[in-house]
Amino acid sequence: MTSGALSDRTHRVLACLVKDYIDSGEPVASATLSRRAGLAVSPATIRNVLAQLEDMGYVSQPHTSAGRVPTDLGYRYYVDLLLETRRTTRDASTMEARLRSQAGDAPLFDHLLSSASHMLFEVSHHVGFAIAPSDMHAIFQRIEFVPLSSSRVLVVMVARGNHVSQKVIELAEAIAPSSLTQAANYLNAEFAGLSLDEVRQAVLARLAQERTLYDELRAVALELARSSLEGIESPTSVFIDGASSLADDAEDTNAVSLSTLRTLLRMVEEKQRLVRLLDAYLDGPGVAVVIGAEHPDPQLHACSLVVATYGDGARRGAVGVIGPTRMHYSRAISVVDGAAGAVARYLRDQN
Amino acid sequence: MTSGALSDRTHRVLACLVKDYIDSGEPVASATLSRRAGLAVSPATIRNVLAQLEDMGYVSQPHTSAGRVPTDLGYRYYVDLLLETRRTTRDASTMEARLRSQAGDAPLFDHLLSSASHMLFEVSHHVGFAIAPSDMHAIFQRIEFVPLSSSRVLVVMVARGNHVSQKVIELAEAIAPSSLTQAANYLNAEFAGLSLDEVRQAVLARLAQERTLYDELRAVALELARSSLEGIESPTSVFIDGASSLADDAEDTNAVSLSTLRTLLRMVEEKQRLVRLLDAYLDGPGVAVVIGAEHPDPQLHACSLVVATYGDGARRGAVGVIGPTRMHYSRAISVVDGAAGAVARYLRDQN
DNA sequence: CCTGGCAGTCGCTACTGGAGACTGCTGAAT
DNA sequence: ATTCAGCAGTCTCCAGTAGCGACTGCCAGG
Repeated sequence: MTSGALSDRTHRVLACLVKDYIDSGEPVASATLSRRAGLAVSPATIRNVLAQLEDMGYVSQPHTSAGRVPTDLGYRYYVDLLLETRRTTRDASTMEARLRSQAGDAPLFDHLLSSASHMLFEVSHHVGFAIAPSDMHAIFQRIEFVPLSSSRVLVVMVARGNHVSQKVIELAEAIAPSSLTQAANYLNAEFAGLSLDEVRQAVLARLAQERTLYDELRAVALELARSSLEGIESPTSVFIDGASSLADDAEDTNAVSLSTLRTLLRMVEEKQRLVRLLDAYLDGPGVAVVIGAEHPDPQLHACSLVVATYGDGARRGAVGVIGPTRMHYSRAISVVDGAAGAVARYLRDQN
Repeated sequence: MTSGALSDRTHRVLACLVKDYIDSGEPVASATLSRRAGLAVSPATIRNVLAQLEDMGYVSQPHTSAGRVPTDLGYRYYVDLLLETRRTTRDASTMEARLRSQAGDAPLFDHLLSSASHMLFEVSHHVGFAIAPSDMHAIFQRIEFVPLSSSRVLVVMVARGNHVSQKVIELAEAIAPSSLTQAANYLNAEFAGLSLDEVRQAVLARLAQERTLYDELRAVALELARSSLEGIESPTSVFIDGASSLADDAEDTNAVSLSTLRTLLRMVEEKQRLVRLLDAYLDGPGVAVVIGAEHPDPQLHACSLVVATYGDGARRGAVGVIGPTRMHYSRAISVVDGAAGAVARYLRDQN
């Protein structure tokens, strides 16, 4: 009846059990723990401890004559422990080197994130993902209009951090290429340094304010800017890699059932679902772990999520890993932490 | 002992068997065929026919007391039949309307292909893909240089058909923004209308020819163009959607084993593998179907591929569908055909 | 409080038998 | 020469059984 914290022995038994189960995938027996936990006690004593842990909800038995398996609560205890000790030993440097060697020195931001998701997959052997910050808060750097035909213009917008987005807009009336260039020049001079959201607001304000603009050029420019920034908030770029690892998980030890596999594959397709899922967790800095039944969505009860944010203030994105609850958490946490650090540093360096 | 063509009765038995098996997923019994094939003969007679078909390699038995299942050769017979009759009844129009409603009126080319792969998935319930033509043969329309910093430039290249590609290049020495604009103007005037490959060759030729260029501006422009076009041939854009359908296939009737599922998922990740796979089949026009063991790669022996090319001459891409050999071929063929037609028409309209 | 011993429980595997699903074959009918 | 009804044969699938092995829970003694 320990209240709150676990006794030292209980603690060590639980930690060893979780670690062992993550490695082996099989229920851990009292005899095994008595050998490996580093406690000089007999299996029978361990059994008493295990009975307590089971009462407290940290472990459970698949069936009467089997060893113990961690519950989600057990994983939670273990992960909190990891997160505690991890604070001192983060090494973003290896991740950073790895990422740099894969993505090159000055990649487009999208390319960086794509490489990050790939790296997360390769190192963790689980599904890796990287989510860009919402475009709304990107810092406007430059806009460029490329005429495609007399009535169509390709808009290329560059935000800080090599973040490029493009869009085709349809014109109400033809605009000469030279006017497009002038419009771009005007917008670049006027709005550089603001966030896209601020730019949009400013554009709308000016359009409303001076309804009949005396200056033809400015009217064209502002109208172009308005179209270009339309619908900028909706789709957040998401990069996911490593869906094939799910097949491995399903094959090996049925760590993942076919139905959760399907759920996850569907999420890989509808990437915006992942964004919505993450919105709930994107508050604090550092690594967050969501384990099994802690997910609101019951279809994800067999999965764990390790995620970290990067960036600051309103302009923040996330990177992370998704896998079965029986996941190699320590590795996942360190790689996610490292990747978030590397992306954050990239953004700082670009400014 | 029919040599070559099958007798009418044999033919109908085989066609009915394949159709039935595709629908039900279970071995088809002689009694079932006697009821459904529209032939007024008893099961015993059907059994004789089936024995012949088995000798000829069109069908096989999973075990002695089971019904018959089509072999790859059986599917081939059925598909050739479909392709034969299909020539008259293609309707690209529905596909086209569907695609247009999803991708919008004037999408970027990449966006169009992405929508196409999604549509192929939705309609066929198998993995859909769309492959862009190699960039090398794209028709150069416009180039634009956007300064990112003093030593870095974002290159935006527009080819015909709303095909946009972008890249960051590193400069040996700083170039003033005004020079960049001038360089772009020069290149646009000089090379518009050539294929990217031709542009590259022309640029290289001029650089070699006039080693010490008297005209500073042209030297800068050509050097920029050279860097921009470097490595243009390697990665072909590939869009894939519908990996989650594989999970369904694996779940339902084990139409797909976990190992082929993994192979396919891996192909979804390393999209270039798909490009290499298709290179072999991208010769003729029209729809091609590759069934099971017809694949050179033994890991794909459980899968079928339905693919059609679009575009003409050197500038051609492909769209298609991948699924288990037990695939609803008639639907797959018509949707792939329709999608290819829709993309081709889009390209024509843009020119 | 710890521990060795022991009975009890349960999963896993192999085996068995019976029901069900089809086929292949044979001999009679057309 | 075909076609067909009937029948024996084959194989899968399922349920039931038994033995083995792996652990646990409990108890009684240190």
